[in-house]
Amino acid sequence: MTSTAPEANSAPHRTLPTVAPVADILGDLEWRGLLAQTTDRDALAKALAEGPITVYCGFDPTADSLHVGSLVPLLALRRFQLSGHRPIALAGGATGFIGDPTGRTTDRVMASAEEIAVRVTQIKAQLERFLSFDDGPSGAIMADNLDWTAPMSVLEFLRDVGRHFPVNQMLSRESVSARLASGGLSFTEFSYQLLQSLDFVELYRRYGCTAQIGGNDQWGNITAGLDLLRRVEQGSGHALTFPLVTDSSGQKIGKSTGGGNVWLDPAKTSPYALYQFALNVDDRDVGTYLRLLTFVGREEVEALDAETLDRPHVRAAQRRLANELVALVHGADEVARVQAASAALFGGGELSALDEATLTAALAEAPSLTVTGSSPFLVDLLAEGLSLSKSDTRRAVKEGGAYLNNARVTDELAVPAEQDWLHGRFLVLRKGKRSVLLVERSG
RNA sequence: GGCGGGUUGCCCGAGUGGUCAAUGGGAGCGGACUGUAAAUCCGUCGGCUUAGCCUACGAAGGUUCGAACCCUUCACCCGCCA
Repeated sequence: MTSTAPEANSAPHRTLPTVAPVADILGDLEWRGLLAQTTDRDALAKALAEGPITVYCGFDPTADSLHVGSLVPLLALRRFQLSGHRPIALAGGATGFIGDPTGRTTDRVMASAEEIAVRVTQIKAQLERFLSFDDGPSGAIMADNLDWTAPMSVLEFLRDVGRHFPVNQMLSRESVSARLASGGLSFTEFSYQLLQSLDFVELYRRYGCTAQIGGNDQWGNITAGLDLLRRVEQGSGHALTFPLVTDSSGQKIGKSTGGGNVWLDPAKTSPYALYQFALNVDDRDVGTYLRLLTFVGREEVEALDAETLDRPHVRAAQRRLANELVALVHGADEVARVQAASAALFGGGELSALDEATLTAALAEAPSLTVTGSSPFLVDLLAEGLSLSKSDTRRAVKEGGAYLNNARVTDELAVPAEQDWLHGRFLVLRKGKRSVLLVERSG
């Protein structure tokens, strides 16, 4: 059994949201806009009402961290757990090795076995933070499909799994036909659905898992699993998918303005950056985000929706979203720090009014840079601190988008003057409206 | 294995010997307007020690005063035929 040692979870528990269980889980999911398709909704509702069921969702290690979009299925697992069911978080050590062709136009670049193993470890650690691994009937289970896939021989696989898959059905699946239409796919990727189906059967055998959830693009893979379950175990189960949500600009959920992913790993996306991301969510999307990415209840979300319509400039919904997300991902302690830093740097007022303690605290949250010795060019500080090219920062100055302590800098060769150093050691540099850089001078 | 088509900047996609750091669209970035929102308009959009230089049009060679464009080889993709 591959469940996780309970002592490893004491810290993660701290950040678990303490929200009241939802009586009608399906109704709640539906209201949140989380129901795209289910196999047999009535049967599922009945199973859920009759007692705890076991639900799984797979997470492939396509990167070394989960991102904000991954929270949709992950929190859904937690929602099931909160209403008394047992969640299984499956890390795709095997499936990630192969690469899901769904939604792809070309073969994935395959990562090495070592790379995948590292990613799986990191992703597992993130998954653990969102579920409760207690001993009760709804205690979560962590699994890795490499555990049952790696020991299996090719012959076993073909004989015990492959035998049950009619190729004509496999070909008709959306993920496959889309690829056939646009240049084809390799046998390896074609086989992906067999691996995922095997997972479902294996989790059924090991833990009595009878439901799989996932994005709507997983529908084909999930129902393939149900078919296999029926054939080899005469078992029946449920499939439940979420709509694939895109924001108002057509991007997948959780892409930052810059187009990059917003990661859960604080080393890749700092709590401050996550907070800023949420604060900047478009009015049209914020309601959706609150529903999908938080546990905020119906009444409050709807009140916030109304608030966004009435007094959009207050951005109450964005603030709530930002607080919830940071608390959920990085812990409640982090929220206050990030809020203080954001308030200081976006206060808009006179920066020299900021006290030293606030600036020192902000240093740890916002992008910052420490310099020693002589006064460097502002463009160089910006370039280094915000990881931009020098051309970029020169351009920013030329375009009037560079600021020192909230005052526009117009000279490419500008160097901070002695009186610019707040409290003798801080500079607040900014490129555009949102990219703030705190510079500290030491020595 | 044979024949044909293809591989261009973050993405899509023009260009077929010099005027190409490369048309156009999207994304991104900056400004104006705002609410750290959207829409709109304007500007910008490889890098650098920035009147210039360096790197770049799948990879490596070659022809030429000069190549993204011509030739050769290689890799990968697509189609047709075996």
